[in-house]
Amino acid sequence: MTVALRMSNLHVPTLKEDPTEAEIVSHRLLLRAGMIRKAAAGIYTFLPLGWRGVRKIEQIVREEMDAIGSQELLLPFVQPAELWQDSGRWDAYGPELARLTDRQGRDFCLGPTHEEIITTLVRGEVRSYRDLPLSLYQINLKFRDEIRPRFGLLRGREFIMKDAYSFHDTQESLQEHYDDQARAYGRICERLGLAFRPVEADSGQIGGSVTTEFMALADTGEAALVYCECGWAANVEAAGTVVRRTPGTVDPRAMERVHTPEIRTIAELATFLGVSDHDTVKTMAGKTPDGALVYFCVPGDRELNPVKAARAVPGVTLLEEDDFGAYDIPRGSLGPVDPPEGTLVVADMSLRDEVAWGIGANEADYHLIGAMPGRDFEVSRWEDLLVAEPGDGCPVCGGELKGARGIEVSQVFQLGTKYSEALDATFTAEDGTERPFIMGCYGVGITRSLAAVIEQHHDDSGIVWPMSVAPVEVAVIPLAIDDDTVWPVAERLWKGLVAAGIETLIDDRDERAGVKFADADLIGYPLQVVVGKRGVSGGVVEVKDRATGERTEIPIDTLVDTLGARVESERARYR
RNA sequence: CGGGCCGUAGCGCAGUUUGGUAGCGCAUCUGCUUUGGGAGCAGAGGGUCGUCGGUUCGAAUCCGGCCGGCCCGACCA
Repeated sequence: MTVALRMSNLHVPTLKEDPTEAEIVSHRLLLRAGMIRKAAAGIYTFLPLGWRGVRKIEQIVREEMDAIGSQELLLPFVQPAELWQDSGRWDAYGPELARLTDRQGRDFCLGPTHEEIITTLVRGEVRSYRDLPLSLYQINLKFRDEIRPRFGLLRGREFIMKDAYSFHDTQESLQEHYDDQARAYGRICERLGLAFRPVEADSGQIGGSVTTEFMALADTGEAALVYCECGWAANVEAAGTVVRRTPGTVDPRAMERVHTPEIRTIAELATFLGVSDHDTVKTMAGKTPDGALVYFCVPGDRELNPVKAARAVPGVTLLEEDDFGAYDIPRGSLGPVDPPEGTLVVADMSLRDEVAWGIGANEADYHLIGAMPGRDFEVSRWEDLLVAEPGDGCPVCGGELKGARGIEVSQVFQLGTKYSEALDATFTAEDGTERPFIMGCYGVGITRSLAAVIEQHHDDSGIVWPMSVAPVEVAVIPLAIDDDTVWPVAERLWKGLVAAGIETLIDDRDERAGVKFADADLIGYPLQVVVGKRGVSGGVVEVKDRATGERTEIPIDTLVDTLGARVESERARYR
């Protein structure tokens, strides 16, 4: 049943002025267009129009999940602590996991993700390989007690997510469904009207090895990515990305000790020595879980990727401010020559061809220049340690990488047996052996996607919804509601459009034309039908296309048919 | 958790330096006028000045504790 909406009955509190708390465009417009209101930091109420948008996205995601044979269910939002203790994540997740205690004193948490609960469910219900593969999904609230919520819906604490989990008896079966999910995610982005890029990523807290993120491209996006003409792309922090870099100094020289008073940063050092950052080497100190020092050497103009560091030396964390005193090492003058006894020196592979390093002397106010690996010091291990950057070489074709920013709207993971083993979820295989399920998980940030759509589709006046996500497809705007030539025409067109299966709103408020136009543009109905005295007397109404701003006069008699066809063709673009 | 800053009407803000009857714009309500791009005039309502305590004859204003929020960082989807 298509809805017939009256603006006078809708709770859409639009704001003329920008709320100060909103830094980015999607947050600002969602507030101004009366779609969301903040309840607490990172926690939002969805008002009627905003909720309609959310449901549009949910529906698209549902259709794509159903199409690949995943089945919808609903998992609990409040989850017992025991499951999380069994998987080890009760402790590992940290303060981001919101915990609570019930009146009996039992511990629970608010679900930040649902691997534990679904694995436990399937463990109890699925015994045989004959029942596999199995793919289940839900659309549910999630809660992650973010350190710093910001950017409205892009980085909330409470948010809506579609998450799917799949169970398999073989890696091949997992790969097949993973590919299906990834293809579905591409279609979801397309149907949401998002310019996007799938990128190689890191699996973070969720775990697993094979993973792809789907990035909606936006300058305001929190993630930086690199991509190549050949189609390869990655999150710059992805651990699997081995980039190629142009080496610095390749001519050997004698090592020399230089007095460098008050020099603490690479920028200061390079200026002092009269060279570029590129020709210096930065040493970052870390410690292993048992307290051993690790020195990571990277080119002076590059960032150490902590994910790669932790992969190269399992469990390593970079030193905090206070640690430097504890280890008695001079911050700002670290280097691989004569480090403290027992220090593991790990250097980035791209430094292998550099033979004259400008580095710290492990003594405050002194640096070394011309230090040569193998002659003046030894590197214990050469590893890939860098955050990727535009200009690096593509790992696939060698071409030059370009940079972009993106909003991560969805991610697919191959989990393997991490959770099924931890939670002892097994099935009986064809050969009679008990084996842990091989799992995958697949998430789409629903509310985040709503914000991402707005980041990509807006102008100075407001939101420019793609037809597929628009909370309302068409608005009929009578410029005089008490005029007995204008109002009857507007009402007739409104009812006719609704009867034709188009979601149509009539702005029946007793407001001035300017107010209605401004609200219509702000809210962003894809098509607006303006019914005014002038046009009606000539037998026409005006149709405004929100995206192009183009206005067309259309005879009243044919409006429903003409507009119906336009709506249908717009809908078809996103199917 | 570190650094910067802010809590005054539904929203955006002034007033705090120098203590002395709580203000402005928008929004809301009433009336008249206006009516194709956020109207005009006249009038009205709306405040424990985040909160608790201290100083003082007197506190939005000075001092302290607490709570909440924003921005930058570390972290993260």
